[in-house]
Amino acid sequence: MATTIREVAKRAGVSTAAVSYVLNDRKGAVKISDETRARIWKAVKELGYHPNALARSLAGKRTHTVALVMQYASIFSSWSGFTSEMMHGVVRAAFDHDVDLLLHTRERPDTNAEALVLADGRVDGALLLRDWEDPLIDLLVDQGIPTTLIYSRSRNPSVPSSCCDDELGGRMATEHLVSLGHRRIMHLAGSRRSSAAVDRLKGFESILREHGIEPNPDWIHVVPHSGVLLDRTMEALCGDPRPTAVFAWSDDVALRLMAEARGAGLRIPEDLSVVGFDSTEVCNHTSPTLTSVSQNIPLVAAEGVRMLAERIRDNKGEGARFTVTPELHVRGSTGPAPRR
Amino acid sequence: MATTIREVAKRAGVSTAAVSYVLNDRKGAVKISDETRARIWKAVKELGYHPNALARSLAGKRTHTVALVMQYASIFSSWSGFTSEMMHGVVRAAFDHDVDLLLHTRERPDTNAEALVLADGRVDGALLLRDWEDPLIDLLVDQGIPTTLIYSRSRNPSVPSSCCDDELGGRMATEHLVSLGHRRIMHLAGSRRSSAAVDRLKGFESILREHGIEPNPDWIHVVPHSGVLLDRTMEALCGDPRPTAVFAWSDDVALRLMAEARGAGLRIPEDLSVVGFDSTEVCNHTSPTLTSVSQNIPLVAAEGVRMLAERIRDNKGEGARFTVTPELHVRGSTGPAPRR
DNA sequence: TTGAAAGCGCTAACAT
DNA sequence: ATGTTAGCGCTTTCAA
Repeated sequence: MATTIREVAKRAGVSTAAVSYVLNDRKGAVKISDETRARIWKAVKELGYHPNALARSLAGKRTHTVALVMQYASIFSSWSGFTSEMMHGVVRAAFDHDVDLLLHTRERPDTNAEALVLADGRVDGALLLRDWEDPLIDLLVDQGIPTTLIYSRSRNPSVPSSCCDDELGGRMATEHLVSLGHRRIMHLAGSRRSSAAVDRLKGFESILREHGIEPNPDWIHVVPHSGVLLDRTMEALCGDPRPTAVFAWSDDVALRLMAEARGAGLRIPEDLSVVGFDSTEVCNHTSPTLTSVSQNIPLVAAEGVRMLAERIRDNKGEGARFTVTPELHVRGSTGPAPRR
Repeated sequence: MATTIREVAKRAGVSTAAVSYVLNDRKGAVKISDETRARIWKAVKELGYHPNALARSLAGKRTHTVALVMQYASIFSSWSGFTSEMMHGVVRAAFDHDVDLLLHTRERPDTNAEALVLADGRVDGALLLRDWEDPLIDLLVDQGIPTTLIYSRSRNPSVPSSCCDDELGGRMATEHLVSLGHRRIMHLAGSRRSSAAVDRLKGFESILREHGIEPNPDWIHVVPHSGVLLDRTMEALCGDPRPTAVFAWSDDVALRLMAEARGAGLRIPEDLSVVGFDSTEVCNHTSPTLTSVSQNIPLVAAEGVRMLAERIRDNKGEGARFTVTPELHVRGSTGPAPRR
């Protein structure tokens, strides 16, 4: 059994309260003489004492821990590097803000179970990477648990969020393709419940319309978040007329597409141009390299953590927003539209 | 403030103990009549009560949480997918074994600080992805904190570990190259403090010797875990005589090598064959695709979590070992040795 | 400047 | 079968 504050107090010949004061350095509030303070520190060192976090949290009502909650565990199966970069950003920012991370992620969302865990006192707040209308968000807000969304807009205006301007990103990707002469452009979209995916689609459609091109609904496919592409996607790519370019909502999807398209005998970019999203490192290592819209992934994560930490600390910052501006990184997977 | 067990007890007209018994379903130990039990559940539902995890852990001496501790945060910068697959395995296994994960990872190791955090009562045990002789391991063992290593052997025989047979993996990679006629083979190794890296190197050297080839120390480079390769690596690759093949200790390094080699005008595999390690999904998407030794990454993680959970639950399983057998996945980056 | 003592919310031994 | 109560280890008022 670890040493307790009582043993320290006894050894230093003071009360547990005095030890607590010294350890927490309650400036101003109470005064402990230098002499007593030294005696206490001596006892602490000698006993190798360090406080029990559980007891401290229970008594002090603060855990210095935030939960990181993903939509589903298989987000870790996206191998493009997005998840890793996000984790790196979150981990680093958590350290900077002196909070620990409780990872509570399931294969499939289970709103009630998750809300219970997050409301059982173990965390001061939650960092959510979830659908923007996820009921979990409201559940947490109702329970008064500070919550921040990352890589997503927030529907509830009181919930802070940190994300990329995804609509602008969608516009950039599409504008690039149009400027290369493409007119028949396909979009591989993410879940209808992801604000990032929806916004990128919006950007895609609005640029097309601005150029007088009506988006073809048969060429807008919502693709599964892992595994192979839909059969009808491949059919559309090989049909007649067929798209000469594809904007995929993520690098992951873009790379899966490139692999399958190549398998179907399409040359990239001669027959088909491809643009991805996130511009993760892997884009530099594929063949051809992948043109992609970049967002500063670690920054978005870090800002999310910062907002959450501040909200917990100061109990303010409701409805704060952070938005990063995307950039287009042109690489080898995009080229002029083929002449007919 | 959330409802407490006392309010539930009052509402049900029973003691807090009765509520605790019913909630924890202490079979056998104590008997609560069905009628009382029903009354208690009714009160629980009506009040929307759920127990405070902190108080429960403090009183019950069990947190149902384990720490996941990496060597450094930038392991998340390895974009090859190893980290993601590992995280997926860990997260899924943690859910299966009903433990939560506390992520406590810093930019750089800080043994004492980390030991403190892990010993402050918040976790029941620790899952470590660390150097195999890391002092943190002993520190934790000394404090009686159940600890398990993943992706690493363990020096301390009492510490369970889950890993791949890395020496065999190194042998497989090298044997493949030798069988293709390569004699001048380079190895890009990982940290000398990683048992995985050291074992792969061992396998590399032993196969060479078995074929009567003395490993050339000038062609064994320890490469940094991120960023570009060493200048002397590129010099060696372009020297005369130069290696005709490279075995890189990780896919990450292999891919960095391929990029730089191509930049230096070397064709792969005509001029240079390359083998990586882990056979992550990205190996299928590079140009050429990357021959690599595969280990079942999620399985290693899952077994690590299982061992740890069992050790915590039953207080046995000291020194358990799990080893997965690697497999060679031949892809496009390896070919016959060039004739001189 | 310091100490006593009442919680924080729960579990579990002991009484009844 | 159920209630009483003493902790778990710490923080924090209140009194001295």
